[in-house]
Amino acid sequence: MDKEARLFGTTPAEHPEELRLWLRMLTCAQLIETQVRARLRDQFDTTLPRFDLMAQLDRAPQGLKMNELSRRMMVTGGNVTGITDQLVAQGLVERVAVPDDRRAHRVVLTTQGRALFSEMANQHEGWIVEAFSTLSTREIATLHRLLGMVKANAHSDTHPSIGTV
Amino acid sequence: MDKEARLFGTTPAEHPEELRLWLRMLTCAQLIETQVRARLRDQFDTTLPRFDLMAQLDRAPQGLKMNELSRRMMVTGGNVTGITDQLVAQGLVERVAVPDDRRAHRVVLTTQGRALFSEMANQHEGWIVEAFSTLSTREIATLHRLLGMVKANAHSDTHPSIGTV
DNA sequence: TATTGTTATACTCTATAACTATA
DNA sequence: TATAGTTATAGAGTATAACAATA
Repeated sequence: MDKEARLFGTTPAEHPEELRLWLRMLTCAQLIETQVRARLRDQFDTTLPRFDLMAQLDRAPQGLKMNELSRRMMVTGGNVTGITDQLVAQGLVERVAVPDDRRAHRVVLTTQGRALFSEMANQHEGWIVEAFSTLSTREIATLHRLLGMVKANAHSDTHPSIGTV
Repeated sequence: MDKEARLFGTTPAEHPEELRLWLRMLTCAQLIETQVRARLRDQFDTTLPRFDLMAQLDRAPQGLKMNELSRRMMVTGGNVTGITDQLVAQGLVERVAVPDDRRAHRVVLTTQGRALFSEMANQHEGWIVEAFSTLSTREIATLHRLLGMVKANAHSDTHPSIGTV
């Protein structure tokens, strides 16, 4: 029996369905994320933030500035510096001076980094496909659509200016 | 544009739907969890693990032993000691000696802790209901069912002995 | 010997804020 | 003044391992 089952095991009736849904979603996300983190660590000796940063760079062949990475990864600048430092030490990314602004740097994948990311992304995709392998194509589409509504609602809470009129 | 949109913004076609679904689920869970953490901190000066521990105790009026809490919260024993210490310092829970085993203690909510948890759980329920307020009753049930299939599959990965025959 | 619980330690991840260099 | 980036620090959250008391 897991956390969700236990929390609701004795008196489910008094909880609204929304609460049961939330606990289940949280359990799903945690189970998959924990698996992904463990596999990134065991198979590639890396972490989710490092993988995430490399994924951003893989989408931007010309590289990204630190503040762009910060915005896209939704973490503050100091953390991006730290994650970038680790990847630089591993030879997977490098900082390139920006000609027009001597304060700024673009971070780009090295050849080695691009090759490794390609391999990691490939594996990662397999893990995720496996995680949803019990769902049909149609069920995946339904889940995606319903979660889209949840996401839009949560975003409107986080950013009240949107959708408030 | 958020992380999900950006990661897929330029070349969506090369990603399987499973990957898009996973990013969306992760975004949803993070948005809601971040909101819950912030509100627990701002309105009740507490954290998610402390709330979680109290929730476990609220379901077990006779209290729970440390190792039971550890198992149910899915964290290791040392952490339960720390979380419990914080709640004891706040007067919300207390350690009660177990008659038959002088090594063990049960942790129980104090009267004050039970009252406060009741208030917090009430608020928390409202936040979650709000988070899913754009979904119909039927859509909530569908989401719950589909995530149940994902959860069962992830559990079978985590615990291969189950469901392998 | 095994178990209950505590203590100590370390690591990841994150935020805030002070700071440097440049714009 | 404002911005790009770094550094320093703090705190949440977690795991591991050594340990004391008891079974």
